[in-house]
Amino acid sequence: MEKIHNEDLKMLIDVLRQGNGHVMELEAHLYNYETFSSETCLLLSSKLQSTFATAIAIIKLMEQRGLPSPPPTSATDSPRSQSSERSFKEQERREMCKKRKSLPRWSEQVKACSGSAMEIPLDDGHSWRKYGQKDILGAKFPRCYYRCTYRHSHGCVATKQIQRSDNNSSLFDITYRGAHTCNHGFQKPSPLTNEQIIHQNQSFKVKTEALSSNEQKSESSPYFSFPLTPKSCLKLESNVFSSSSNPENYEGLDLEIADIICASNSTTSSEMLKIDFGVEQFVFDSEFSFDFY
DNA sequence: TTCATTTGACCGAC
DNA sequence: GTCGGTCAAATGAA
Repeated sequence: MEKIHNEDLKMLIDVLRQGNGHVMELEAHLYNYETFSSETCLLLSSKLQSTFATAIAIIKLMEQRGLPSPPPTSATDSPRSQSSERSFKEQERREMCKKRKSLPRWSEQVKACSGSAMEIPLDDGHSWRKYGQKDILGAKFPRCYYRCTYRHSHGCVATKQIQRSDNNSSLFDITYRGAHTCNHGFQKPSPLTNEQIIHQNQSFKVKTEALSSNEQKSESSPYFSFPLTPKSCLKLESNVFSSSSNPENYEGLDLEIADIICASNSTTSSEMLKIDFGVEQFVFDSEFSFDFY
Protein backbone atom coordinates (compact mmCIF):
# COMPACT_ATOMS: atom_id res chain seq x y z
CA MET A 1 0.00 0.00 0.00
CA GLU A 2 1.25 3.45 -0.84
CA LYS A 3 0.90 6.74 0.95
CA ILE A 4 -0.84 9.38 -1.06
CA HIS A 5 -0.07 13.06 -0.49
CA ASN A 6 -2.51 15.94 -0.22
CA GLU A 7 -1.15 17.61 -3.35
CA ASP A 8 -2.22 14.71 -5.53
CA LEU A 9 -5.48 14.37 -3.73
CA LYS A 10 -6.33 18.01 -4.25
CA MET A 11 -6.55 17.42 -7.96
CA LEU A 12 -8.76 14.40 -7.44
CA ILE A 13 -10.99 16.33 -5.09
CA ASP A 14 -11.43 19.07 -7.65
CA VAL A 15 -12.76 16.50 -10.08
CA LEU A 16 -15.01 14.89 -7.48
CA ARG A 17 -16.25 18.28 -6.40
CA GLN A 18 -17.33 19.00 -9.95
CA GLY A 19 -19.08 15.63 -10.03
CA ASN A 20 -20.89 16.51 -6.84
CA GLY A 21 -21.90 19.78 -8.42
CA HIS A 22 -23.37 17.94 -11.37
CA VAL A 23 -25.34 15.65 -9.04
CA MET A 24 -26.82 18.64 -7.26
CA GLU A 25 -27.56 20.33 -10.56
CA LEU A 26 -29.29 17.20 -11.80
CA GLU A 27 -31.29 16.88 -8.61
CA ALA A 28 -32.38 20.49 -8.78
CA HIS A 29 -33.35 20.07 -12.39
CA LEU A 30 -35.41 16.94 -11.70
CA TYR A 31 -37.57 18.81 -9.19
CA ASN A 32 -38.14 21.77 -11.44
CA TYR A 33 -41.13 20.71 -13.53
CA GLU A 34 -41.34 23.97 -15.38
CA THR A 35 -37.92 23.82 -16.97
CA PHE A 36 -37.47 20.05 -16.99
CA SER A 37 -36.05 18.55 -20.16
CA SER A 38 -34.53 15.18 -20.93
CA GLU A 39 -31.87 17.06 -22.86
CA THR A 40 -30.49 18.64 -19.73
CA CYS A 41 -30.71 15.35 -17.86
CA LEU A 42 -28.62 13.62 -20.46
CA LEU A 43 -26.17 16.46 -20.45
CA LEU A 44 -25.69 16.19 -16.70
CA SER A 45 -25.56 12.43 -16.88
CA SER A 46 -22.75 12.66 -19.42
CA LYS A 47 -20.89 15.08 -17.23
CA LEU A 48 -21.21 12.71 -14.31
CA GLN A 49 -19.96 9.82 -16.37
CA SER A 50 -16.93 11.84 -17.38
CA THR A 51 -16.24 12.82 -13.82
CA PHE A 52 -16.24 9.21 -12.65
CA ALA A 53 -13.91 8.15 -15.43
CA THR A 54 -11.53 11.01 -14.77
CA ALA A 55 -11.45 10.44 -11.02
CA ILE A 56 -10.69 6.74 -11.42
CA ALA A 57 -7.96 7.49 -13.92
CA ILE A 58 -6.33 10.01 -11.62
CA ILE A 59 -6.38 7.53 -8.75
CA LYS A 60 -4.69 4.99 -10.96
CA LEU A 61 -1.98 7.45 -11.89
CA MET A 62 -1.45 8.41 -8.28
CA GLU A 63 -1.01 4.77 -7.48
CA GLN A 64 1.51 4.32 -10.24
CA ARG A 65 3.46 7.34 -9.10
CA GLY A 66 3.73 5.91 -5.64
CA LEU A 67 5.58 2.86 -6.93
CA PRO A 68 9.38 2.95 -7.15
CA SER A 69 10.46 4.11 -10.59
CA PRO A 70 12.55 1.69 -12.66
CA PRO A 71 16.24 2.48 -13.11
CA PRO A 72 17.00 4.48 -16.27
CA THR A 73 18.15 2.39 -19.20
CA SER A 74 21.60 3.19 -20.46
CA ALA A 75 20.59 2.69 -24.08
CA THR A 76 18.30 5.70 -24.08
CA ASP A 77 20.94 7.88 -22.51
CA SER A 78 23.75 6.85 -24.75
CA PRO A 79 24.55 8.97 -27.79
CA ARG A 80 22.91 7.96 -31.00
CA SER A 81 26.25 7.68 -32.76
CA GLN A 82 27.23 4.73 -30.62
CA SER A 83 24.52 2.48 -31.99
CA SER A 84 23.50 1.59 -35.48
CA GLU A 85 20.38 3.12 -37.01
CA ARG A 86 18.64 -0.22 -36.79
CA SER A 87 19.31 -0.80 -33.12
CA PHE A 88 18.27 2.77 -32.40
CA LYS A 89 14.98 2.21 -34.15
CA GLU A 90 14.47 -1.04 -32.28
CA GLN A 91 15.12 0.75 -29.01
CA GLU A 92 12.74 3.51 -29.97
CA ARG A 93 10.12 0.94 -30.82
CA ARG A 94 10.52 -0.80 -27.47
CA GLU A 95 10.15 2.52 -25.67
CA MET A 96 7.01 3.31 -27.63
CA CYS A 97 5.66 -0.13 -26.83
CA LYS A 98 6.21 0.40 -23.10
CA LYS A 99 4.71 3.87 -23.29
CA ARG A 100 1.60 2.64 -25.09
CA LYS A 101 1.05 -0.07 -22.55
CA SER A 102 0.81 2.50 -19.80
CA LEU A 103 -1.69 4.63 -21.71
CA PRO A 104 -5.27 4.71 -20.48
CA ARG A 105 -7.50 2.36 -22.41
CA TRP A 106 -11.26 2.27 -22.73
CA SER A 107 -13.71 0.71 -25.10
CA GLU A 108 -17.12 1.35 -26.55
CA GLN A 109 -19.65 -0.76 -28.32
CA VAL A 110 -21.13 1.11 -31.26
CA LYS A 111 -23.89 0.19 -33.62
CA ALA A 112 -23.13 0.52 -37.29
CA CYS A 113 -24.87 3.12 -39.38
CA SER A 114 -27.59 1.08 -40.98
CA GLY A 115 -28.61 1.85 -44.50
CA SER A 116 -25.21 2.69 -45.85
CA ALA A 117 -23.51 0.26 -48.18
CA MET A 118 -20.51 -0.10 -45.93
CA GLU A 119 -21.80 -0.31 -42.40
CA ILE A 120 -19.21 1.58 -40.46
CA PRO A 121 -19.28 2.85 -36.89
CA LEU A 122 -20.18 6.48 -36.32
CA ASP A 123 -17.48 9.07 -36.63
CA ASP A 124 -16.10 9.93 -33.20
CA GLY A 125 -14.98 13.38 -34.18
CA HIS A 126 -11.31 12.60 -34.59
CA SER A 127 -9.25 12.03 -37.68
CA TRP A 128 -7.93 8.46 -37.85
CA ARG A 129 -5.61 6.70 -40.23
CA LYS A 130 -5.72 2.95 -40.65
CA TYR A 131 -2.35 1.30 -40.18
CA GLY A 132 -3.15 -2.36 -39.94
CA GLN A 133 -5.64 -5.18 -39.97
CA LYS A 134 -5.39 -8.56 -38.31
CA ASP A 135 -7.35 -11.76 -38.19
CA ILE A 136 -7.95 -12.46 -34.52
CA LEU A 137 -8.02 -16.00 -33.23
CA GLY A 138 -11.58 -17.08 -32.49
CA ALA A 139 -13.11 -13.99 -34.03
CA LYS A 140 -15.18 -14.07 -37.16
CA PHE A 141 -14.10 -10.65 -38.32
CA PRO A 142 -10.66 -9.06 -38.58
CA ARG A 143 -9.60 -6.32 -36.20
CA CYS A 144 -8.64 -2.97 -37.73
CA TYR A 145 -6.00 -0.72 -36.22
CA TYR A 146 -6.16 3.07 -36.47
CA ARG A 147 -3.90 5.82 -35.21
CA CYS A 148 -4.34 9.58 -35.10
CA THR A 149 -3.70 11.26 -38.45
CA TYR A 150 -1.56 13.83 -36.65
CA ARG A 151 0.69 11.29 -35.02
CA HIS A 152 3.83 12.38 -36.84
CA SER A 153 3.13 16.09 -37.06
CA HIS A 154 2.00 16.51 -33.45
CA GLY A 155 3.24 13.35 -31.79
CA CYS A 156 -0.31 12.34 -30.93
CA VAL A 157 -0.22 8.78 -29.57
CA ALA A 158 -3.95 8.06 -29.66
CA THR A 159 -4.90 4.79 -31.33
CA LYS A 160 -8.06 2.80 -31.67
CA GLN A 161 -9.02 -0.73 -32.66
CA ILE A 162 -12.28 -1.59 -34.34
CA GLN A 163 -13.67 -5.09 -34.42
CA ARG A 164 -17.05 -6.24 -35.59
CA SER A 165 -18.88 -8.21 -32.93
CA ASP A 166 -19.14 -11.95 -33.50
CA ASN A 167 -22.65 -12.19 -32.10
CA ASN A 168 -24.11 -9.14 -33.75
CA SER A 169 -22.43 -8.08 -36.96
CA SER A 170 -24.03 -4.66 -36.78
CA LEU A 171 -22.14 -3.92 -33.57
CA PHE A 172 -18.55 -2.76 -33.44
CA ASP A 173 -16.26 -3.01 -30.45
CA ILE A 174 -14.03 0.03 -30.45
CA THR A 175 -11.05 0.17 -28.12
CA TYR A 176 -9.30 3.49 -27.69
CA ARG A 177 -5.81 3.82 -26.30
CA GLY A 178 -4.24 7.09 -25.26
CA ALA A 179 -5.81 10.51 -25.35
CA HIS A 180 -5.44 12.89 -28.24
CA THR A 181 -2.71 15.44 -27.68
CA CYS A 182 -3.36 17.04 -31.04
CA ASN A 183 -5.83 19.85 -31.40
CA HIS A 184 -6.92 18.87 -34.87
CA GLY A 185 -9.86 16.95 -36.13
CA PHE A 186 -11.99 17.27 -33.04
CA GLN A 187 -15.46 18.18 -34.06
CA LYS A 188 -18.97 17.60 -32.98
CA PRO A 189 -19.87 13.93 -33.37
CA SER A 190 -22.47 13.20 -36.01
CA PRO A 191 -25.96 13.50 -34.60
CA LEU A 192 -27.91 10.25 -34.52
CA THR A 193 -31.13 9.61 -36.30
CA ASN A 194 -34.18 8.60 -34.32
CA GLU A 195 -33.82 5.08 -35.66
CA GLN A 196 -30.29 4.87 -34.38
CA ILE A 197 -31.31 6.18 -31.00
CA ILE A 198 -33.92 3.44 -30.69
CA HIS A 199 -31.23 0.86 -31.30
CA GLN A 200 -28.87 2.25 -28.74
CA ASN A 201 -27.99 0.19 -25.71
CA GLN A 202 -30.19 0.94 -22.76
CA SER A 203 -27.56 2.00 -20.30
CA PHE A 204 -24.14 3.47 -19.92
CA LYS A 205 -21.65 1.04 -18.48
CA VAL A 206 -18.27 1.73 -17.05
CA LYS A 207 -16.28 -1.42 -16.56
CA THR A 208 -13.15 -1.50 -14.46
CA GLU A 209 -11.47 -4.40 -16.17
CA ALA A 210 -8.26 -4.29 -14.26
CA LEU A 211 -9.68 -4.60 -10.78
CA SER A 212 -7.95 -6.97 -8.48
CA SER A 213 -9.14 -10.56 -8.47
CA ASN A 214 -10.82 -10.12 -5.10
CA GLU A 215 -12.87 -7.27 -6.40
CA GLN A 216 -13.76 -9.23 -9.51
CA LYS A 217 -15.06 -12.07 -7.37
CA SER A 218 -17.20 -9.84 -5.22
CA GLU A 219 -20.94 -10.05 -5.52
CA SER A 220 -21.31 -6.62 -6.94
CA SER A 221 -21.01 -6.16 -10.65
CA PRO A 222 -17.80 -4.61 -11.96
CA TYR A 223 -19.91 -2.12 -13.90
CA PHE A 224 -21.26 1.25 -12.98
CA SER A 225 -24.51 1.69 -14.78
CA PHE A 226 -26.28 4.85 -15.78
CA PRO A 227 -29.80 5.03 -17.15
CA LEU A 228 -29.72 6.22 -20.71
CA THR A 229 -31.70 9.15 -21.99
CA PRO A 230 -32.05 9.52 -25.77
CA LYS A 231 -28.68 10.54 -27.07
CA SER A 232 -30.02 12.92 -29.65
CA CYS A 233 -30.39 15.45 -26.90
CA LEU A 234 -26.68 15.48 -26.21
CA LYS A 235 -24.88 18.72 -26.82
CA LEU A 236 -21.20 19.08 -27.44
CA GLU A 237 -20.84 21.23 -24.38
CA SER A 238 -21.41 18.18 -22.23
CA ASN A 239 -17.84 17.96 -21.09
CA VAL A 240 -17.11 17.87 -17.41
CA PHE A 241 -14.30 20.27 -18.13
CA SER A 242 -15.68 22.82 -20.47
CA SER A 243 -12.38 23.62 -22.16
CA SER A 244 -11.13 21.90 -25.29
CA SER A 245 -9.72 18.42 -25.65
CA ASN A 246 -6.23 19.76 -25.69
CA PRO A 247 -4.38 18.79 -22.50
CA GLU A 248 -2.33 21.95 -22.72
CA ASN A 249 -5.45 23.81 -21.72
CA TYR A 250 -5.46 22.23 -18.29
CA GLU A 251 -2.99 24.66 -16.91
CA GLY A 252 -1.19 23.49 -13.83
CA LEU A 253 -2.32 19.92 -14.22
CA ASP A 254 0.07 17.09 -14.68
CA LEU A 255 0.30 16.29 -18.39
CA GLU A 256 -0.65 12.65 -17.90
CA ILE A 257 -3.69 13.60 -15.89
CA ALA A 258 -4.61 16.26 -18.40
CA ASP A 259 -4.46 13.55 -21.06
CA ILE A 260 -6.85 11.42 -19.09
CA ILE A 261 -9.22 14.32 -18.62
CA CYS A 262 -9.19 14.84 -22.37
CA ALA A 263 -9.74 11.14 -22.92
CA SER A 264 -12.71 11.08 -20.65
CA ASN A 265 -14.10 14.18 -22.27
CA SER A 266 -13.92 12.63 -25.67
CA THR A 267 -16.02 9.70 -24.50
CA THR A 268 -18.90 11.57 -22.97
CA SER A 269 -21.24 10.54 -25.74
CA SER A 270 -20.35 6.88 -25.76
CA GLU A 271 -23.13 4.37 -25.85
CA MET A 272 -21.24 1.83 -23.80
CA LEU A 273 -18.03 2.75 -22.13
CA LYS A 274 -15.54 0.41 -20.50
CA ILE A 275 -12.54 1.97 -18.85
CA ASP A 276 -9.49 -0.06 -18.10
CA PHE A 277 -8.17 1.32 -14.82
CA GLY A 278 -6.79 -0.90 -12.13
CA VAL A 279 -7.43 0.50 -8.69
CA GLU A 280 -5.93 -0.89 -5.54
CA GLN A 281 -5.81 0.28 -1.98
CA PHE A 282 -4.73 3.68 -0.77
CA VAL A 283 -3.83 5.19 2.56
CA PHE A 284 -4.93 8.80 2.79
CA ASP A 285 -3.04 11.42 4.71
CA SER A 286 -4.53 11.87 8.14
CA GLU A 287 -4.81 15.61 7.47
CA PHE A 288 -6.91 15.05 4.43
CA SER A 289 -10.66 15.59 4.49
CA PHE A 290 -13.46 15.51 1.97
CA ASP A 291 -15.11 18.90 1.98
CA PHE A 292 -17.53 19.36 -0.84
CA TYR A 293 -18.50 23.05 -0.75
C1' DT B 1 2.23 14.22 -56.56
C1' DT B 2 0.28 13.48 -52.29
C1' DC B 3 -2.07 10.96 -49.07
C1' DA B 4 -4.68 6.88 -47.44
C1' DT B 5 -5.18 1.93 -47.45
C1' DT B 6 -3.60 -2.80 -47.88
C1' DT B 7 -0.87 -6.49 -46.52
C1' DG B 8 3.16 -9.27 -45.46
C1' DA B 9 6.81 -9.09 -42.17
C1' DC B 10 8.65 -8.17 -37.84
C1' DC B 11 8.78 -7.96 -32.78
C1' DG B 12 7.47 -8.46 -27.94
C1' DA B 13 4.60 -10.80 -24.66
C1' DC B 14 2.98 -14.90 -23.01
C1' DG C 1 5.70 -21.45 -30.85
C1' DT C 2 1.61 -18.62 -31.04
C1' DC C 3 -0.79 -14.40 -31.02
C1' DG C 4 -1.62 -9.50 -31.03
C1' DG C 5 0.14 -5.03 -32.30
C1' DT C 6 2.86 -2.28 -35.30
C1' DC C 7 5.79 -1.11 -39.22
C1' DA C 8 6.66 0.00 -43.83
C1' DA C 9 6.74 -1.05 -48.78
C1' DA C 10 3.47 -1.51 -52.39
C1' DT C 11 -0.60 -0.01 -54.32
C1' DG C 12 -4.60 2.83 -55.30
C1' DA C 13 -7.37 7.02 -55.32
C1' DA C 14 -7.93 11.88 -55.78
